[in-house]
Amino acid sequence: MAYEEISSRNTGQNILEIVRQALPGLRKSERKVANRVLEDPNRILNAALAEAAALSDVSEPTVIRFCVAIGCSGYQEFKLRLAHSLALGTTATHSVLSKNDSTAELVEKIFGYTMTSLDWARSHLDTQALGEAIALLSGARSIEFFGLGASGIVALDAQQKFPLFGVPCGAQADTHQQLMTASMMQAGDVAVIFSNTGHTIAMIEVAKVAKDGGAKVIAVSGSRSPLLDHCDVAILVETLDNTDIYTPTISRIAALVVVDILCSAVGLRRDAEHGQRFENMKQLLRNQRVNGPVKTS
Amino acid sequence: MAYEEISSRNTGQNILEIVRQALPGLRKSERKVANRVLEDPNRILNAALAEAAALSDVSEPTVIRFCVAIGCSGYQEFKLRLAHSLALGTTATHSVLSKNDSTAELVEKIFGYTMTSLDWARSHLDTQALGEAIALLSGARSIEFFGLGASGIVALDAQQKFPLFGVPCGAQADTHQQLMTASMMQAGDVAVIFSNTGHTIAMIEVAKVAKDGGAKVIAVSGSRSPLLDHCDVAILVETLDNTDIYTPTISRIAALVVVDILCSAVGLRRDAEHGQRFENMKQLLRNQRVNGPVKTS
DNA sequence: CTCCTTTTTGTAGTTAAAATACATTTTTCT
DNA sequence: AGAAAAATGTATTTTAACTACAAAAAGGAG
Repeated sequence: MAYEEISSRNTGQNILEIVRQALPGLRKSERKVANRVLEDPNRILNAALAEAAALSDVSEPTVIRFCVAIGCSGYQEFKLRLAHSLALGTTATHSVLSKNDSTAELVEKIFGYTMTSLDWARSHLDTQALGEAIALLSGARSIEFFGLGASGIVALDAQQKFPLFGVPCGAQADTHQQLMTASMMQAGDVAVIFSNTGHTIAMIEVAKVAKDGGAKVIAVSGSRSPLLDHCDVAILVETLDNTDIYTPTISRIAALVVVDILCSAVGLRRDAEHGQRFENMKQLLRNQRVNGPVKTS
Repeated sequence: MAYEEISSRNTGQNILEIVRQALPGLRKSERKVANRVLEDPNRILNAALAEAAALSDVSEPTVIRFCVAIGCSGYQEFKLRLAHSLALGTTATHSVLSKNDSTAELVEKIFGYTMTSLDWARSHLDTQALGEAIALLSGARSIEFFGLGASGIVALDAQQKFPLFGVPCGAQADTHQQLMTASMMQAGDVAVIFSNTGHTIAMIEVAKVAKDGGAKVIAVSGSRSPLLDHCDVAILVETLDNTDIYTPTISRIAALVVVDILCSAVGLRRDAEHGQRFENMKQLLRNQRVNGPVKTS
């Protein structure tokens, strides 16, 4: 049996998206099935072959032909892939926001799109580069985070987390201060530069200056770009491309997850050493609150 | 260690988690199946009943009894639920971070945990409250965002996005300025307060002051809390609870997605009016970059 | 400790679902 | 309009999932 081939299934993209794209190339009856699937995927997910055929008003073999046409080995595999895609939420197809969308639809679309993109980012992340970054950060005497605009938010987030694990670090907001800080960096320091485009001139300057001073430079970028030429380690965080207005959020969120990974990894290495210090800090925060369940802000 | 607590919360969600919990109550042979599933869920996902039985070294009916024991109607339903869970990433079981984890394992665990939590947040979001918030924000003359610590990052993010759609807004970082800003608010203004705990005293004060001045107050909080008593609309963003070190990230990310939804919804309403202005802004940003593909930062 | 009861597990058979081979209908092009 | 090609449905085969029952193992009382 071809179980080996089937297992590569996971690397595929969203099946509903595939169905939508294949739609024009399908035969008339197959298209009936496709439309049914796009219309109410959950219904199909819980239906057996016979029921799916009845719902689409075609014969059973047609449904199977449809499955084969979109690249599945059969109805069973199709259902498995459908289950995978539905877990991640509605597709990019459905994620085109419309003025007529209800609130519930917006929630579904944006969450779905976010999760699908995260799934994509996960499968495209360069583990090795990440490992190198972790090694650099773990050994750093101090860390500086740089970013502008949306990426500035990510930098701030990183700057807020890393001190918890005993790494002194900072993040500057404006470009002048960033350049000043970068020029003060030296061997043993690590600069982490966030730039989704990787084309922002100010960030490239920062990378050059920091590197000249002897510091190591890590770039977290959305695509292969000029910035990477001036960095020691490049972490590419690819997200689903989308030229739409609402896009930037997802690259930001993916970057935050990457920061989380970096931070956790570095934290794990330093855990034993700084665990107690962290507990003390947590206690201080608690005193800032009225009585109630204790959680982290 | 890290994500241990998830298990109790996650009941009914992730099938692998359910399997892990049911483990002690299972019969000896059923436990063999359970272990096989936990060990290599992807293998089982691509296996037929007969193969699953062979892999676990038990008979086919035993596998079915196992499925029934953990609450599925049969093997088919089990596989569907497994596909769903695997799509969201590795389970909470596997998400307990360990010092021995490879980088790839960390990536898998943290992405998986993030996605599972987003799935949870999505299904627990109060659509109606969200709708009310959108209505308030759409009609606002100006908006102020408030938050401290991790929630401060969320506030900044919101403050960065909303102007794109023509809503004047601000976000203050320190508590004194926050109170000052809040005290200047009046009817027609909207205050959005981010506080994961909802117990932070400074934020409750801000809510009171803003409301007294006649402004509408929207709270985005992780749980039912004192803060909500002083707000007009409460958006609860529930995430998988976890008192551990790494928790704040997920509540932050879930909150960012909610901000995205609010912003998109408000944007859609104002789109026709401000579409051109947005394009102009985008062009300005482009000039800040060296030549290369055009994207948003 | 041995025989009986209860629980657990496997064997064999049944049912149902999915895939295939083939026939019929529809379309298209000369 | 008629033949070739394509598309779709019918009938059959194959395969997988589920069920009934019997054997084996575990537990308990005499």
